[in-house]
Amino acid sequence: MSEIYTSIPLGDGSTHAHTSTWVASTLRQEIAEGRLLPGSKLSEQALSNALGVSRNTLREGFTLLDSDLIISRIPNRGVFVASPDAADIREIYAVRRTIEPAALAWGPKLDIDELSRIIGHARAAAETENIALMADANQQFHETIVRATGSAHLLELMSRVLAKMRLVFHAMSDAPDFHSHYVSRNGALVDLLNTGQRMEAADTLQVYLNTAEAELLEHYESSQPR
Amino acid sequence: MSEIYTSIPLGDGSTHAHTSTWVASTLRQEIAEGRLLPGSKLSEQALSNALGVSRNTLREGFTLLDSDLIISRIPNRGVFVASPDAADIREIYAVRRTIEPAALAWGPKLDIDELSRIIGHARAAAETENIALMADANQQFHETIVRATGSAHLLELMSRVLAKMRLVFHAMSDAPDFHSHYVSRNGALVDLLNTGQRMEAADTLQVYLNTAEAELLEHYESSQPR
DNA sequence: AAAACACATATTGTTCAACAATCTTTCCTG
DNA sequence: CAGGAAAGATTGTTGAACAATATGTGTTTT
Repeated sequence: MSEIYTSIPLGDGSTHAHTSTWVASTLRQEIAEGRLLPGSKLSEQALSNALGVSRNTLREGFTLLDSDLIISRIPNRGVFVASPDAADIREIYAVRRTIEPAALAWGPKLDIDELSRIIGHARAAAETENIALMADANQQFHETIVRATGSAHLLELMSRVLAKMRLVFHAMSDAPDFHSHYVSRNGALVDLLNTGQRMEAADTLQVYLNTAEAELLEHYESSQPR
Repeated sequence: MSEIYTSIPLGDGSTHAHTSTWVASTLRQEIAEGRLLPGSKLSEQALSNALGVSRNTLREGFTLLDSDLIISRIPNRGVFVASPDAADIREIYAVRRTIEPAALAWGPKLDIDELSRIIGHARAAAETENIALMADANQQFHETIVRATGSAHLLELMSRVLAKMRLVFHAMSDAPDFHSHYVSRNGALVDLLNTGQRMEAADTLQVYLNTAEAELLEHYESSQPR
């Protein structure tokens, strides 16, 4: 069990600009790429040893990550990699259902060409059945949508939410291939946008998000019987 | 200059559940109520003394506040109460223009009665020309709108944004009375909602937000000549 | 054998003191 | 008066220590 930590590459001897920031981004990456699975406990002593930083600095890193939604901190119990439940899935989609259609409908900086480009990559990934690439493209697609709002804070919230989405998929490793559905749906959105039907695109995206939420919830409930 | 800190009430001797959390919320309150003005430097030594906590714990509190947008942390320079500039105002309104109209148009938990109630309080405050109460009512009004999305994260982002809005007003203490305008505008919104015209309310709110942003920016530019 | 309790152990929460790294101020020199 | 070096102050980070809380173990009790 403690072997988990040995896989974490230590930082080189050089001094990092902000150690706590470096700690946070390192852990973020470990979690995003599935090397630290949902539910894992992040022991302070073990981690501070593995990363070569003091417990105090590690705790600052934890505090930074806490707002990232990907860890859950339980007082006097410790820090764990978040393992999203049904409520989290609903929360994620409540956020997305608000921000993304609004960005499509009213965002002042909508970049349809960039969206088309991403669709192209997604289609290529779909042909070779490369799920990881499709997931990346999907994430980029939705980040680009949010970028239309012109708000850095909304973009940040969106990447946090999408990071948590990845945890959902890591926790449901037996999930069917949702991503290939997304490719064609995203393509239909771009078609609507290309003909200037932004409001219709917003409505359609809402339908898509509702569908995706229902699909995920169904799979979660069935794979997580109580 | 150091007298600023003496005004901060110390915590009682009792142990706080999470000291860093307590530190953060204490500072948040001090800033929100204008006892710590934009631009003030928050010295680690002075503050840790005044609050009766160690520098380490204070730093954890800083890290918590950092995601609240109301402080700015400059590496090796220190922590300052944020003093919003034109870009911040634009960012605030980019967020609000996205979230709030979406909440009005599509939010599944829109509570029109609660909005009417808040309008009542705002009108009462307007009659007695109590600006603080009007500001409070305005904040509640817009938080209630966002609550319609059903998302705790969006609500949290909104309160952060509104907290930063308060800093804008603190920084422009010579600002004219914007709030009384808001009261009647919010009233018009509720009228639209009461007749079931949610989309029209969303559009109207967007116009209002654009107007308010322009007013604030104009006042900022003129009062902050370079 | 199962449940309940007490004790020992491990982990987290917080403080303190120290030092390195960086910024700020002062003062000296040209 | 400008430029720059030295002194001073502040932040960034560490390690050790201790209190508070949670976990685990073993014994007793029924």
